[in-house]
Amino acid sequence: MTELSKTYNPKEHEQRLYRWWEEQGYFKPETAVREGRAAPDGPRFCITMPPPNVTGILHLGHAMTAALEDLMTRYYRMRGFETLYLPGSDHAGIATQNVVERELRKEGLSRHDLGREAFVAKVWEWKEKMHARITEQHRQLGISCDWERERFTLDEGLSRAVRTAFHTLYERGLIYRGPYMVNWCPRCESAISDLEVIPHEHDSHLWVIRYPILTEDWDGPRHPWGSGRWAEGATHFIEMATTRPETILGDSGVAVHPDDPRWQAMIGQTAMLPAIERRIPIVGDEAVEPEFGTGAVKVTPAHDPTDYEIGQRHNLAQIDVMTDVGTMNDQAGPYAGLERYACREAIVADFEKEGLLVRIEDYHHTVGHCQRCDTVIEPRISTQWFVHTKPLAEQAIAAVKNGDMRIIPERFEKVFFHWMENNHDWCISRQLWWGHRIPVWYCDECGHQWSSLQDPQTCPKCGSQNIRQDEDVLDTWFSSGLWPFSTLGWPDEEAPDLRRYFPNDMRETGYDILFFWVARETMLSLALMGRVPYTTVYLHGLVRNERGEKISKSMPDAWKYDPLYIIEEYGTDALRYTLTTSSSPGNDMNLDSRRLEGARNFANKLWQAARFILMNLSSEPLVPLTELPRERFTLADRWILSRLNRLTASVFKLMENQQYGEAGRSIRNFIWDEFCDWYIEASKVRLHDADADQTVPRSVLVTVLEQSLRLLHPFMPFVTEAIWQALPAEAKDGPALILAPWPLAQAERDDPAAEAHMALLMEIIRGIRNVRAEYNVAAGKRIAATIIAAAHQPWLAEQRPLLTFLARLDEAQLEIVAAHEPLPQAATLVVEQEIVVYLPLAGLVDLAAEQARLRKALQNVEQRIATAEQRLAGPFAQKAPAAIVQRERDKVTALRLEAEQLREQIARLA
RNA sequence: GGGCGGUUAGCUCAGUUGGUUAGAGCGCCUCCCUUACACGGAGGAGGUCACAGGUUCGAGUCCUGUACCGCCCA
Repeated sequence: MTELSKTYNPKEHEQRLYRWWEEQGYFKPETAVREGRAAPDGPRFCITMPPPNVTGILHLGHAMTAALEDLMTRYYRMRGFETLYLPGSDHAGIATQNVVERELRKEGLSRHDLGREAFVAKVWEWKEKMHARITEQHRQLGISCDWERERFTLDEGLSRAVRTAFHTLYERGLIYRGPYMVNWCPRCESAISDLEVIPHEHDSHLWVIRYPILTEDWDGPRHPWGSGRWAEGATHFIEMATTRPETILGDSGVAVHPDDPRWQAMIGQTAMLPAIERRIPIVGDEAVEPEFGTGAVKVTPAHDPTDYEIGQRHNLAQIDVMTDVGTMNDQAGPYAGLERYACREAIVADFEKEGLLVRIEDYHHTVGHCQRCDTVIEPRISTQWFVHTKPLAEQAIAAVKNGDMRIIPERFEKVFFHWMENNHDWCISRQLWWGHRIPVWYCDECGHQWSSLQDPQTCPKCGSQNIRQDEDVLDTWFSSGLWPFSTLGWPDEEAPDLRRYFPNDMRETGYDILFFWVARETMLSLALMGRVPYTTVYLHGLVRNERGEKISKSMPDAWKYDPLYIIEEYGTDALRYTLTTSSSPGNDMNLDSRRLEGARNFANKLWQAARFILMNLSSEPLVPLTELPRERFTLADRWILSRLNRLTASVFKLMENQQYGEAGRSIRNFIWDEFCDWYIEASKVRLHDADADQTVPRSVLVTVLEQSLRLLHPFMPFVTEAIWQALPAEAKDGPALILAPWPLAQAERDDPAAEAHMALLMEIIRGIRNVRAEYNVAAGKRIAATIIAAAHQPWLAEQRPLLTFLARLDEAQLEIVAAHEPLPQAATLVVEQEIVVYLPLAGLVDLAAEQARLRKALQNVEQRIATAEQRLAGPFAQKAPAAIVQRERDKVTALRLEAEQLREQIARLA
């Protein structure tokens, strides 16, 4: 037993305890087994941390994930499960590469200046720096993960997993390579996935242009482009609108709706593409919307997804007119070399000059931007690697439908299904330098292409040494999608961790990455492991500021929402308690500093309660409750133990149903509103009386405190462990709270009689306090009271000391009787049923005010009787369940007694 | 265009099989530094649960529609 400081100072304990836990090996599943806290072949719980990107430091979303995951981890560890919380981080290919490129740009350098090898070395440096900070932050957050099992997506083991996964899917025909429409970022010089394209609204223009039609009179331009006479002689034109004039250069057709009377006749004719002088057909295609623009559209199969489809149907040429960096290539004729927007301006000007620009309209539309660098995405045909997702998506849907994998909250299942059903093939190749190189080789001798687990020296087909590996790397999500099993040792099917902990039990993450990640993990796990990656997906919402705004680094007060700042200011427990109890799954949370303050205050309140209890222990060892005879327990003792038992039962149920918020709040309410406000206060009657029984209240206090600490530990790990360590050894089981057994309720410990009596007693005390306040009785002043308790007299009389203490009554002038004549000149209180309290406040009682007060009370009671009677008179009595009806009848009976008493008292005063 | 969520006390939020007089924190009012705690204690005020219908003995909770705010997908 040690003495606790005057207030709880998180800084004195957090890092000290964290180091100690870690040094003792408490975060490792093996330790619990070795210590006999978990059965060697008993239940297991495994959660793999969604690996944060090494792009930067953690934000509140990560803190939320950490708080919830650690809450679950600690809960299951205490439940006696062999528990593994596996940490790690993600190389985050494009994101990290971008961040490092941005750093380089500050020095006026590009990655090309460094070259691939040197650049990648730079990114590793960055990774090391960020990784260290992220790890430090996770330690500050207090998560009990097994650091010895930490993984990084570019680790040797995980790289082997990536290569194996690729190879397996390649061999099974689920991965293919080919030229298809992709989203191209000219800044990143890479393809990106559909999910990495962020639509932004733009005010732009619709350029209405026209192309001349070849006729018998006009078979092509007779003057050069730019002369102003290019279209001279042409008599027929087709008019159309475009939002991207620079793509004109890649046009290989013009399309109209086949049923559109305006254009129908032109189908089959040939247009002359300006500038390029390419002869392009006019085709009829259902995909054209007659309402858009003029009803005719130019078709650029190599630069637009819809045009790509049209082109396929009509066999139109695919002409890519741009380079990887978004400048115009050789196909762009006179515009070759221009940047794409410079080209747009130039070509519009030339169209005007040639009389081919009809008009320019204002136009508001949505344009895709790169998620990482915000550059406008160029849809483009490019040869890339793809995963054929349809068969995997079908399995994923089935797994959720048949209950193998549950999503919380349930409504996200629908979102999941919708995405899976409409999912396109996944482009997994990236033209980046930071990532897993695609394990495919090409033979320059015989043209053979193959995937291999080991780096080959020669072509397996022709034996040539003239082979080269694919230059591209894989999408990050391809490696993090293997996380639930790659981290456990896969592809080694016999890896002990894989056998023990796969599938994982839980994936906790924000709903915003359901598609990015959960969807891909599910597909890859079903494909490679033949099983779901985890059995439950728990999705939390976004953390916003108190005004509901999304927190971004650019906000002036962004520092206020840095987890480390919050920890510094309020303590880790306050942050974690707030994050885990102020919102429900799937819903966004507006983090309010007032809540953090409240949570910090709660930690201190608990500390103070513990301080009081420890101060009041004697040097004698505590006597276990089971060794104390029942008759030595007072009403208050029995009540708090019963309440604790009910709390324990309810928290267990809530935790098992992932209702963590409700569980955390109910523990707090118990500790503060019942244990501190009532039981601890009540215990003072005996603790302050040297002649009283102090053994029992001491044992009860410590028991209730100790069990409350265990219940609260997953929510507030530090303050609970700090207090627990200060408790006398005989009050606890084991070396540390983190390993202590989770408390379980026992129905026979419920004491409904004690709860009912205590409720009445509390009602009487509150009533007396209320009257005292109304009459402005000085707080310390002891007053007389006569309590007419009718049938309650016997047990209530035993509570004299408690009543005297808590209601500040004068012991010498307190009467607790079964019946009594009404007292004149007394403030009167009708408590419940038939209990009446007289407070003869000499010289203070205002009879008129008393009467008014009682009348108001009577009115309230009568109203309630009327409501209940009306209910009982109607179909309610027949149709509602018997228990509910009975409860209503009992209520009326009690209320009638109360009303009767009130009427008597009013009559007396009249 | 399709889908989803939110709307509960001044503010931030709970309220999971529909069933006592709808809760918490903070704020507000009154009193109190009573040797665990002023990061506190005691008492109190404050809500037609967005709106309109419906189902039901009974609706904050289920159904339909409307409004506003927000998100996702196309």
